[in-house]
Amino acid sequence: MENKYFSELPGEEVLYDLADLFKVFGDSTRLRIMTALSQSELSVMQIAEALGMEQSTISHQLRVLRQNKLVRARRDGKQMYYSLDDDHVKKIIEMGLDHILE
Amino acid sequence: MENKYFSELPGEEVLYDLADLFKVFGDSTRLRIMTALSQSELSVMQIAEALGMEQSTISHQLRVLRQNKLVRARRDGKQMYYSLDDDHVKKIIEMGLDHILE
DNA sequence: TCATCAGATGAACAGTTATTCATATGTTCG
DNA sequence: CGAACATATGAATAACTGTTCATCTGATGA
Repeated sequence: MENKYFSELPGEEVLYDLADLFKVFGDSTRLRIMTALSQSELSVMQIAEALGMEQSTISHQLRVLRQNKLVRARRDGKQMYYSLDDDHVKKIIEMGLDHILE
Repeated sequence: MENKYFSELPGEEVLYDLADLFKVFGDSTRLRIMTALSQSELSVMQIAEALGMEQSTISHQLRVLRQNKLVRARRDGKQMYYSLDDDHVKKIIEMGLDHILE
């Protein structure tokens, strides 16, 4: 097994952190935000309109994504522009798709 | 972008299924079960002892994992032996670790 | 400075979920 | 068959989480 981590099992505390990370991916609103951002940087209002949801909802979820370093924010005047923070995001989503699409 | 899925964004229904999948990974008990099973096939009781948790708890969570095709069960006499169902499991966990371990 | 717009935040509520306890199912063996 | 053991399952409970509403902060430009 050419395995990166499992030769030595991840410790228990790491698994708690990992669960927290996957919790973030385990919500469709957040997934929709992330896939929208995989296309281009967007402001909060643009995301809200794209998803047909309230600005407040999006803002709350963006905070969760930011805290988990999955998105990054940049201010431009009155708007905040969000984008994906790193490539792991796309890769994690792709792995998940691999599983459910058999 | 040499991207497998994002050239065409995943549809909304797919994202709901995907969120459900990640919800399964978003619980430390289930993650601990999966990492334990990444080492070897184990019976319900063996898992319960390894994690220091009740048989019932493990059994409930194994059902969730089974329903999501993440583990597979095999009966041998009185015991049920569980193992990981496919390689995606390890890969998804590895991707997550990549993110949190920077 | 003041009105306006974009975004953030806190409290409240409803819905979901993990665990426990008690019990049921199913298998083995005497 | 009946006892003993392994696992599954249902109901109950406690904790958590996503959304909404109302409000606040902060930036712009007239």
